[in-house]
Amino acid sequence: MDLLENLNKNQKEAVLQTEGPLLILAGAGSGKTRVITHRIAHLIHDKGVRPYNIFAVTFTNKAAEEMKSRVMSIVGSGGNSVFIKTFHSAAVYILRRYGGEIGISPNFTIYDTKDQEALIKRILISMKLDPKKIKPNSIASKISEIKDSREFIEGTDLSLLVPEYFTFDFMDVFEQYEEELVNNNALDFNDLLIKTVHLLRKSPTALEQMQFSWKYFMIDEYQDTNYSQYLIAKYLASATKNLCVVGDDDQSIYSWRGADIRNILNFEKDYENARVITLEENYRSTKEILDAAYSVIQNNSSRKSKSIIAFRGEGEPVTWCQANNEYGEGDYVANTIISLKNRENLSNGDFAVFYRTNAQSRVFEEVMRREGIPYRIIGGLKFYDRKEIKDILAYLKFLVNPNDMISLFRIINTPPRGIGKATQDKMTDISKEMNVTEWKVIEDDLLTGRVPKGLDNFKNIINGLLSEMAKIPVETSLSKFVMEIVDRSGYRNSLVEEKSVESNSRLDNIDEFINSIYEYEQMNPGASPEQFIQDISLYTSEQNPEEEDRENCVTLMTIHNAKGLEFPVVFLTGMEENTFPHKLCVDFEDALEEERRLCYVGITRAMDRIYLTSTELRRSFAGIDYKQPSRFIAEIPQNLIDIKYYESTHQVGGGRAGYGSSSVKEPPAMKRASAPMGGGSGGSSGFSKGGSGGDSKFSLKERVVHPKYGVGRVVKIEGTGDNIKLTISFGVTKKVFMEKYSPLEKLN
DNA sequence: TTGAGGCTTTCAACA
DNA sequence: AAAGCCTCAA
Repeated sequence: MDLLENLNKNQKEAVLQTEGPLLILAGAGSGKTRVITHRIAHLIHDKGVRPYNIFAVTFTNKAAEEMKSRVMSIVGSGGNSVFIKTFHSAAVYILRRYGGEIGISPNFTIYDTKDQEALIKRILISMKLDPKKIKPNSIASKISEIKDSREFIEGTDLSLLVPEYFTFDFMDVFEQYEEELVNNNALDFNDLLIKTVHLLRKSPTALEQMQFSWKYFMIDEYQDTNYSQYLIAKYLASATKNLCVVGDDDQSIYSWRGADIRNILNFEKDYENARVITLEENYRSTKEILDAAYSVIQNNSSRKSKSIIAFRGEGEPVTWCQANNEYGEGDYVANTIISLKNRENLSNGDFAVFYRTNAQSRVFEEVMRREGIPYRIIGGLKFYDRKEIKDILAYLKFLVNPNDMISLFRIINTPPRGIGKATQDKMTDISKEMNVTEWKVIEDDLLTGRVPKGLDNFKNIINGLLSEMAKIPVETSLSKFVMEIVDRSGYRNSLVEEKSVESNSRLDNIDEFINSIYEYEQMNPGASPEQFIQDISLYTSEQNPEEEDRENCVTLMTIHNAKGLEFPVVFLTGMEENTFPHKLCVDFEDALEEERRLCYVGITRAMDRIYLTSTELRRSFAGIDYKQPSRFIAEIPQNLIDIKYYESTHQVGGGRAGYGSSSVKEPPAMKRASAPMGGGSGGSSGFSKGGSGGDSKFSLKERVVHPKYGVGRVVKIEGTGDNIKLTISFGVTKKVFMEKYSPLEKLN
């Protein structure tokens, strides 16, 4: 196989330039992933590099999975031993192995945002601060922001980073938070990276060992690296200098997570003799899609100007559909998917629906389910975020790391064992007084006064499970062990006794969870419970861990999650002011420019077709919001856009009953938008030949005349043969007719 | 100490 | 709309 086949000149160079520092500036769709994967394959096949000598990291699980599977499709199963992970999971891997060098034991717990907030809340209370006035989540994000900063990592003055409006002693809270993490043997997401930097600085031995195995480094999405990620790459590659970074400043969308654009801008300064290769030919998208994307991104002031060549030439116009509300938007998306599938050889896997915030996914899910379109959701409602799963995981986390008091307090009275707040508070006091962990207080019966019977019971459960856990993997297995947890803790029983719809579904979820552990076990033979929970803490699962084949599913995800992916047909939804751009961004130029880059990322995911959708009104928890089309729409030249209007009869604000009972909905109407930007190209409707009513003598949008109702317009055609149903819109009212019996005539 | 029921808050994006 | 928090009766 010739790996260089079908690569252009610059791509070839990038693949062949295996030694030394290399910056690949890769515009959207310029074959970046292709270059990375072929570069890996080239290293293995032509340069004789061992797969496990290659270290490649990206940002999201999604992108890492994608990269891995594409590498494997070129080099076969050998690709499996290439180290391809997200930055965070790479850090976990490193810390689990070498963390001992800086005093981190391998059974450390990862605190996610929720755990973090729970811990901060405890600290606030212990400091007599009111968690209602001082919000744990705002503290958490400030702490996170500081921990991402150069100042924190270099140990310089942090005082400038603390906002003036914090009227309490923030630094004190911060210090206690850091202390408690140590006491709990826990690391937050920032720590994973920071401690790795720390390790690489402090332990030449560990660094040497890592450099013994890794010789070639690839960092994807380099524009999104923060300071610690920048350092990790730098230190790891310091011996061989074989560091290849890939990025595009137009696609920088993680500044809110501490991404530092200087990393990519200064690459040539940081690395002597760095080579820079620019990929500017776009192979993914049609010219219309690229023109639209570029006309948007050009409104940003702070960007390197660059050229892009639309290799594929022209295709379909960009479609912008304005719907009356979010249900109309959902219907429009579903109907367009159905009609495109009828018209062309497309499968569900070719479609993706993007939105700015996860909350927008609900309506799309509902519509997909109603229309019988299989879908999968990436990110968002995490399976592992469900209460019952978190509870069971907390047991596991605590058993693995008995210092983890956040997990301990989650499970100590779940299910209820009569260990209430009073007892728990006493435990905390004693543990502070005697400077021992809360578990030690239980284990050694250090509680004085009245001790609830349940506490002894809890102790026995935990001790029993601890000795059971020691039998993994020989006498028992991880999945069996988790089953033991569910049973012995009484968790299963309490759900079984509850006998409600909800408790049944929780039981199902637990079974599904155990199933997924079983699969994990098969994939990772000999994996320890420690490893499992650390892996799982970083993995934002799809709704069902074992999802149907992706070919068969429409993909729903946030735009952030879409980065690095591509789809033949993309719906970029919620194109409204204050939705996208998000309302928290519209007043800040920097934030707005990042939104615009996000928009650029969204549009450039599309290969053949892009549909931008917006609503006239949308319901939020606050009430009904009337929406203006996103400014990004107006930034696209009119001549590129085909404008549509779509109306659903679902009335927003009609109360609960109006929702969900969508099977009885009236057929939606479709009409030309009275667009603020004037007419589109008058191109074909998304539904023109679509639907199963292909053999009707009428076509969609055609004007017809009815003896009683007058002139109307065909807005929907359903059924076949003698069963063709036509929906005709007569101004404000709509009527459904059987074509065979109706007196409808063409108007001409 | 528990759990039902009422009240309040919450949805920005990812690891 | 849903989850989390709080109060209060048992």
